[in-house]
Amino acid sequence: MAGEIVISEKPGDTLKKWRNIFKLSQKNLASLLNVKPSVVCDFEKGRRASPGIGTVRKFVEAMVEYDKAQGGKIVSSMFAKDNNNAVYDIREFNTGTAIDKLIKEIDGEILSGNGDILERPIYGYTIVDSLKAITTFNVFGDLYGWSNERAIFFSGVHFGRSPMIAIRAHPVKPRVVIYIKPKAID
Amino acid sequence: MAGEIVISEKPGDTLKKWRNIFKLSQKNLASLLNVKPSVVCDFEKGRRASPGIGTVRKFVEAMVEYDKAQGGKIVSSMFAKDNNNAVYDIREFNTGTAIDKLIKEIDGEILSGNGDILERPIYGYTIVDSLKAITTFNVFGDLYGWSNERAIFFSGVHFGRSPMIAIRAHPVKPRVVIYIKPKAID
DNA sequence: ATTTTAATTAACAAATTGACGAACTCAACT
DNA sequence: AGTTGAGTTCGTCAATTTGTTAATTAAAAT
Repeated sequence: MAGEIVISEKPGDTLKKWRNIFKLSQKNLASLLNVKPSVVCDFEKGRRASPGIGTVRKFVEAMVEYDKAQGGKIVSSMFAKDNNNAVYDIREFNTGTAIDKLIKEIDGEILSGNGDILERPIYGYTIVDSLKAITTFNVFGDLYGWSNERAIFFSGVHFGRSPMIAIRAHPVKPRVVIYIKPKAID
Repeated sequence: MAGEIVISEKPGDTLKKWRNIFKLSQKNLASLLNVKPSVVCDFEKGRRASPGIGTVRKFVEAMVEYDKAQGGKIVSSMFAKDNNNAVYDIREFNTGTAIDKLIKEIDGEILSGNGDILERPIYGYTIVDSLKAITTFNVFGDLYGWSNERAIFFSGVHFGRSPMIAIRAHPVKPRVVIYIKPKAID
């Protein structure tokens, strides 16, 4: 979302697109941001060629917060097209936790990766029902949270290869992949 | 990358992190951006707390361009690439061809999709060795050509589900997926 | 012990943003 | 015909960014 706005050729259009996705009027969004509606319009219409990232952040956060207050319908629909969500849990940390520390904490076993890699800090995790994630349409739509420096837990791994295929195919990689009680891994 | 910088609590730190990933000095990056090194430092140190998205875009693009000029090592490592390519052939059309027409032309059988969807024009195709694509690290890195309005052919489909998992997981979708003589599809 | 090289800090001019308010369009409802 | 609601345009202005030069620190290399 934030990245899309930054990279977009017409950030204003992208901003507007998201406002519409969240079903907010300019007036409405403006009040969430504590600014006048004309400000929102100016940004959407591209009067400012290069808004600051602070502004973008405010916009994004306001919309997400608003949605959360409404029960998080929009955001969670981004996590799964199906109502029955493949994402069990998704959470951010405010401080980094080393990977090896995390694995120890959950009584995990390291399947691959060595040295420094295991000391890298991660900043969040996502728990996924593999089968649902793969058979359902959305899969990774927005499986990632704010930070990509995170762990993805796969539960219900019956055919061990598929989750990794999904991850390989996806351009954005998590820092760690954790299988919950798999039968076998290849 | 862009999104991460925007959302990050300390955009400067994130900027620096990426500069390091691309193995660039401040001086070096500054010259790519046609600015003095102190500018780069100011951003990294947070003296400019909220850079414009234009600036962020410039930074990101400069780093990616630089990497490309060096052979694209960093970026492709993000796509988890391998040298041995699974792509047999990749081609662009200069005029659109309707999907159903294409399928007729190659004596294909429609497995899913109906109505208008089959009349949509596509502008290119990609032929992939499924097994290689999935077992190799490259997967989708540069599987897509210029246009996404294209067909992807999968040859060597032994376990029919995997290519679709890869496609589902990938944010950019082709218009058509074609299996070459599959044993079974689920 | 000196010299490079990389990074940081400060002071400053010009350009741009971020916000306001008022005037304006354009449908959609009474 | 008049009113409301949503969105647009624009003049204005303080605050910030963007970029420059120059001085300074820190570490690496000769």
